[in-house]
Amino acid sequence: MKEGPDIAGIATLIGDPARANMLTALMSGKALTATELAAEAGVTAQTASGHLAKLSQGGLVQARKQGRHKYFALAHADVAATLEALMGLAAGQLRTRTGPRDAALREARVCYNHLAGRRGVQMFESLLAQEYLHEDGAVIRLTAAGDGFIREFGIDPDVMQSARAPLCRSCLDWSERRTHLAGSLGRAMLTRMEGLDWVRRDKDSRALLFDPDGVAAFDRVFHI
Amino acid sequence: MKEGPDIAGIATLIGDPARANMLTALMSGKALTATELAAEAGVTAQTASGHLAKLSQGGLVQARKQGRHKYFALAHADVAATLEALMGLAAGQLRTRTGPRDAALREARVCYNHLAGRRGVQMFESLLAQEYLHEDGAVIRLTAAGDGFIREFGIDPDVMQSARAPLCRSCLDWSERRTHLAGSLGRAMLTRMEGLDWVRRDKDSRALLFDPDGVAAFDRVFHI
DNA sequence: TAGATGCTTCGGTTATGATCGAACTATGAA
DNA sequence: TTCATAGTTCGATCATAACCGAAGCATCTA
Repeated sequence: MKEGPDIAGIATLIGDPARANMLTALMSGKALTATELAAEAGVTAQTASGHLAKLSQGGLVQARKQGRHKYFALAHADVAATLEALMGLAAGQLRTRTGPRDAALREARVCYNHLAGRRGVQMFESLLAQEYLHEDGAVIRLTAAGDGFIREFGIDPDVMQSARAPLCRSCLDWSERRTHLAGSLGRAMLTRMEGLDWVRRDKDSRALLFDPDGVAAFDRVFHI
Repeated sequence: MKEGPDIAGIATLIGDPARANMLTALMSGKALTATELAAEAGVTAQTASGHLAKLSQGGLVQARKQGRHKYFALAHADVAATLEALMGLAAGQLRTRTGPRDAALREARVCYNHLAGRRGVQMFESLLAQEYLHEDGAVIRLTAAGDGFIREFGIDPDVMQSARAPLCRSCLDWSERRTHLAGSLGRAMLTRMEGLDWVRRDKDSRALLFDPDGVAAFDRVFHI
């Protein structure tokens, strides 16, 4: 009867609204302090402290002390991917009270520091179509042409290779139900696009706001 | 603050131990009756009824009445994939009281009617290496050579094409942290291997038990 | 028809855990 | 040093929901 891992444990961990809000906030990829997360969840600092201890204990988030602040981030990219999967199930349900902000999130949003939503899927599929990326089993790798491409785009691939996180990873998009690019390359791509002023982050949500010129440039580079 | 879909809702749904046990039982892909699920969860029929109503309401399972029985199955392959992702997170935690049965599950198990575990990953990667399958973006398709292969293996591809479920799908394996084959082809492959007596299902768990001859044949066909 | 089985609804009990006020420690600023 | 801010621990309150007994409805068998 008791087969496999304790699935109910983590699901319970994610299932509390306050904790779910915290995790969702951390999906931006940014590390946040305990008080910031308390505000995000709409609870007092005491309550948040308890929640964060549980999330930490459960291996979903990782804490880092810095002076009198304590920063929290998602423990691993797998956590972000699982949260996206849960969002996919939730979005499948008619519980879609589609707000105006929701549309923006579907268009482009940040998912653990990389580009997600319609634009994220577009980029990923364009990179594959142009054979800058190649899927080899579950492994995605950069082709020789792709290496040249990202250099020209303004990213140094050698810097990233040294990082511990895998270069390329795929991540299932909850709104598109398709795959987008994650991993350190996904992160670098988004960072570079921010540097180019193609896109900027919304202050209050995970939405990414494209500049009109940015959209044009994006469509040119990542044509389908 | 309230961004995206209601993630806490489904997580709470999965988070109850009784419901989690039910869902895990349904990961076998078989439809089970309410009383069977009650036994699986270790609760009375009344309690199970309430749980199943909630799971149904939440879109995680689908009910089908047949005479005085009511059969339940996972609503969609996405649900199975999400559950596997959660298992991956749970397995990552040290909560690994690795029992003897656990080892069998890691070796080979059934995941929503298709082959998962070490053997599942082996099969998937072998099919890709032999170029019977091709990954094109997020889409996996059968190559011409693959079409010939599965015919020879004893599966009629035309029968499956008509099915509503996608032919090939990938599914992240919680124990291997890699991808294995799902979709109607994955299902057909497992069914065929059962027909060939290579493998049979354990009565009490999701484990798949390979016949010694079956292993040899499997390794021959799905070499790496 | 009567009896058995599968499933559901209702009501009451109980346990779990989320919440906050109050008091505490630790770090940084003045 | 003194004060303010960040975070934690403790204790008490309170709401939610899981659970089962009892009773009901529906379906199949004899």
